[in-house]
Amino acid sequence: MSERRVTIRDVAAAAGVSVTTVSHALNGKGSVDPATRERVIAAAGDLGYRASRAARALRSGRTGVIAMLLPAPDTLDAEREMLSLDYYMQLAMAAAGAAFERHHPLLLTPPLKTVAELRELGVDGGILCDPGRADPRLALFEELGLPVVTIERDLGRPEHRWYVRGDNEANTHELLDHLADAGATRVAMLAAESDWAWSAESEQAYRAWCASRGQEPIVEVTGLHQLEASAYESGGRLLDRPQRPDAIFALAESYATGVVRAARDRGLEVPRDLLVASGIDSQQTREATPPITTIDLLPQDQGAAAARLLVERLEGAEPAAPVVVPAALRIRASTQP
Amino acid sequence: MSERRVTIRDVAAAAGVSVTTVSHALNGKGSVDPATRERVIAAAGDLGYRASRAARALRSGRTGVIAMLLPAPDTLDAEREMLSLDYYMQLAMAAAGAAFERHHPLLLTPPLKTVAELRELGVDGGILCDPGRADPRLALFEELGLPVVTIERDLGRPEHRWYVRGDNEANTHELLDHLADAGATRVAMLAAESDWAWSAESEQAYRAWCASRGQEPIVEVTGLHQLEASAYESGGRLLDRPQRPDAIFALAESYATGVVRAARDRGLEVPRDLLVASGIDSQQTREATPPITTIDLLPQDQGAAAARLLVERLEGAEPAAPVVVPAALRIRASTQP
DNA sequence: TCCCATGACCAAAACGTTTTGGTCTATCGT
DNA sequence: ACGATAGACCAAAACGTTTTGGTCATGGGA
Repeated sequence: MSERRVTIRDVAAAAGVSVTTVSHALNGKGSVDPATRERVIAAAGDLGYRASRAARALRSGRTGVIAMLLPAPDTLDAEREMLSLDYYMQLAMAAAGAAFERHHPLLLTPPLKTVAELRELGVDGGILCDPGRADPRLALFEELGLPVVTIERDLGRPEHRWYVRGDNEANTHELLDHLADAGATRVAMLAAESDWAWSAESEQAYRAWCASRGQEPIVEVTGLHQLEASAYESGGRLLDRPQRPDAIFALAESYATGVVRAARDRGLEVPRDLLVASGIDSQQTREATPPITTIDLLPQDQGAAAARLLVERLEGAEPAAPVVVPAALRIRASTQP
Repeated sequence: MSERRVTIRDVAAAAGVSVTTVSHALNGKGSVDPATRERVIAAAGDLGYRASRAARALRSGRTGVIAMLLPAPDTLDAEREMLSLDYYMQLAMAAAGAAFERHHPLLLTPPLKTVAELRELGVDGGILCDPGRADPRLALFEELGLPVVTIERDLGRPEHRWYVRGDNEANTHELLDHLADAGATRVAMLAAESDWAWSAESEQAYRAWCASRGQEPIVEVTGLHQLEASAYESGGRLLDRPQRPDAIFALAESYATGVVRAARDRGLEVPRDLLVASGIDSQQTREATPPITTIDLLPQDQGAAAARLLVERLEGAEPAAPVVVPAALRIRASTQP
């Protein structure tokens, strides 16, 4: 009836050693005879022993728990419009899976403002997605001496090298080359008004690509709220130029659909009269009419990589960082005339 | 330098009582003089005391942590296609926020298979989203005696009354009435092939509505993978009927866009020749061309309600359940001829 | 031979709570 | 006036680890 918990004492008894030795053997801490260690590990396995997270946390101060911080808009209303929820969901689930495999649960963390809030969470470290320039949340962690891995860099923190990122330059180049191959001669960009590395680097890569081709960059910066509507407008401005672009690289997913609508309203057909591609993949771009070519950043890979990186740090290893996660170009009808 | 933690002992000293009394006063457990309780609470406040989660967990066996279980598809590939990621993201974030406010962190939990995995998580309870019929994950929690709140009921568990749900019958009726008001006389439904309560109840409500109007129900069941493509096909079948429907209630978000495409391919214009509405709201329906009328289930409210319900149970209250969360009908161009 | 590392091991303390099992005083019913 | 009951309080045990500060051989260098 009474399913008593298997404690370290039970393991010690089974292996015929002290609890100290069990602890050392299992955590690779002190010095224990290899044979003894084997015996302890076997005994622990037989009994199905798992150290109590609470006891461990109490004594050592480490909980093993990881905080996941998604981009925190100021208002919830803004969130609705702004986030590529699709992308972050994939990211979060993948990170949770990878962390859990390594016995580190992942906390979904609401926007944090103060050190007290962070302290109360009782986490050992955090994954911070798309930090703004000199993101205050990063500072919060540092204040408590907790390790952080960011997904994409913090542009205001060049010294912080613990991050996972997409190869935004290469991805952008590849996409733009694809557009050129498909016949585009005047490629414009719908960039985002943000201080995220992803956004800044993508825009910069676009400009570099233009320069390398002796082409003049055509950039419209688009707002972060009311994504589709903003893109409809700024995309429309691009299309109304005397020298109309024949391809548009719309950074966000909703930008792309906004541009397609603007084109359609002007009697332009995608991809016949205009090629459209997006810098991020989602159900929206996959299922749009026509389906839209995108850079799939593989959020599953990014999330898993970030979790791995953080866990390795937590466990005392010195993993190589930063990590660059390759993306996949998803070529769809919107760029195939 | 040494920022020593404020412990219960410090509070006891400050209030001039024993640690037992502090514990009792703060947790409302034993019997303490109201004046003393005040004094203790004041002292704790002054010192900024927060009970150590680890210590509490160790002694009492309760961690205060909540597990969040999203619908677990068998393969990750299926997930990509199937989930309304948007909706679940909102749900999860809202639940995390509401739980955190009440000092209960929320764990994002990967698909669980065994009791051992669940035990290792060390949670006090769980929120289970969209359980399938007799969902095995619900059983996992029960096996450990942990409370669960589901979002939408488990159709195979009528006795389990701890759930939060949308008023699917009323929502569906309201939406269908709106279609009728907009001039529809033959409303068809694109239902989903699933054993979720949301899906089953919505379909049933549709049939009931038809019956109450003496109208024959027209239902096409659509697959859960390749949502948009499946809906394009089954929606097309509806449109190719000799007696073509003049409105389609497409349950899932991607069903609606699929139907719109099928209509467009047949030279039908939405909303002129066909009204289209969806049972779930998302960025996709908001930004579609034309924007699609939907039932916004208000996942923020559902998530927060579920978290509240579970937390109240965890804290020993006997909250009223089940909870019905009202939805909002989002009327958009797709149903305004 | 003696001394000093070093390796293998262990008993006990410590982490910060909650819970158990009390003591003591005041009040109530008879 | 007496025992019983309830209220207010407390000391100590308990939760299951990790860490501290050892002991005791064993072997190598002087």
